[in-house]
Amino acid sequence: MPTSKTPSKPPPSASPQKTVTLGDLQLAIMRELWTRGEATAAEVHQALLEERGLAPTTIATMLTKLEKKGVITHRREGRRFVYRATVSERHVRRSMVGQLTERLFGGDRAALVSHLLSEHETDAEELAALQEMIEDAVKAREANSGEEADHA
Amino acid sequence: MPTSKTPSKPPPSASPQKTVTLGDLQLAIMRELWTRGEATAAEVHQALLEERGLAPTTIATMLTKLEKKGVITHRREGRRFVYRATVSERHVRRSMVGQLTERLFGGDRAALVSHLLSEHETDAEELAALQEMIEDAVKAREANSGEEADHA
DNA sequence: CGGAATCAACTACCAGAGTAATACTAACAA
DNA sequence: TTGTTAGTATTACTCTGGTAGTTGATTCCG
Repeated sequence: MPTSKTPSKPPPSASPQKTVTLGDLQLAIMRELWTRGEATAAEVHQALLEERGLAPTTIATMLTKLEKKGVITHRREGRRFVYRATVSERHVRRSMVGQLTERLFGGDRAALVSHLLSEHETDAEELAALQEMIEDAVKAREANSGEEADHA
Repeated sequence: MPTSKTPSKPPPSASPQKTVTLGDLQLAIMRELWTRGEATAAEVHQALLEERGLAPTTIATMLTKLEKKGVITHRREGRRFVYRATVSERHVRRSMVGQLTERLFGGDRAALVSHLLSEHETDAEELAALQEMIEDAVKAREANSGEEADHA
């Protein structure tokens, strides 16, 4: 039986936002789907051919695995499958950055930033950009706390 | 070239600073070695027993694997082995943060910080801390470029 | 209609992390 | 000196990422 109902399988993982971690190739594929919206196996393969030079079947296999994992779905179109991500790049980033921050810095995000600043030389431009970012974050926070009256 | 001994094994990997990535348990074990300086398998096991509840042999196996990987060594003391890290926490952090930054943000560290700020609510204290960090980094940079400009 | 091209499905491997039981050996104690 | 036992070595198994060949179905073209 194809996939009419699948009465025994635990839903491919439709849970709202489970934490997800992906490998290198998996991320490359996902990026392709995120930027294109949709893509066939052949398209993804084509896109990654340049820098990776992988067999088409490798991409196809990974797409299957990603689907089993619940992070993408497909829709049939003629003879080929058109894949689409079911989780956002934001979500994946959150998951993975969160995980790393946890493992490496005990969850202390500021420590991560500190690491970034001390372990890699950062040029003036980048520093300025960072300052601005934080400035913005501070302003956003202030604007927000006015309404929400703080929930600490 | 010191090819005098080395009976059969390719040097455990004494290369200066190769990029290294470790799993969750591996990091937990390394943390123990980093903070204690040295530790036996039993000690590490004891330390991680609380939150992980793993068999002692599991720890022993991981220690062996870590050694084969070149990130720790041991010294015999009576019947037991005393392990010690051969790579610094800094180095591992650099490697792993770098890898993630690459995979997830195309190497753009500022983008990572931006993500941190926008995707997790950051309280005022943390923001202040970040501002200070960056301020310091800017100052450090200025001081540095000042010297370099002298003889440039 | 029938052969060729195109896909997806299935199967197969390797490596490394994680987990642990079992086997072996050497140090220590009586 | 020898038995106990602490502790390492060996072996094994599961999962997942990565990589790809083979097979099978299907569409498309001549």
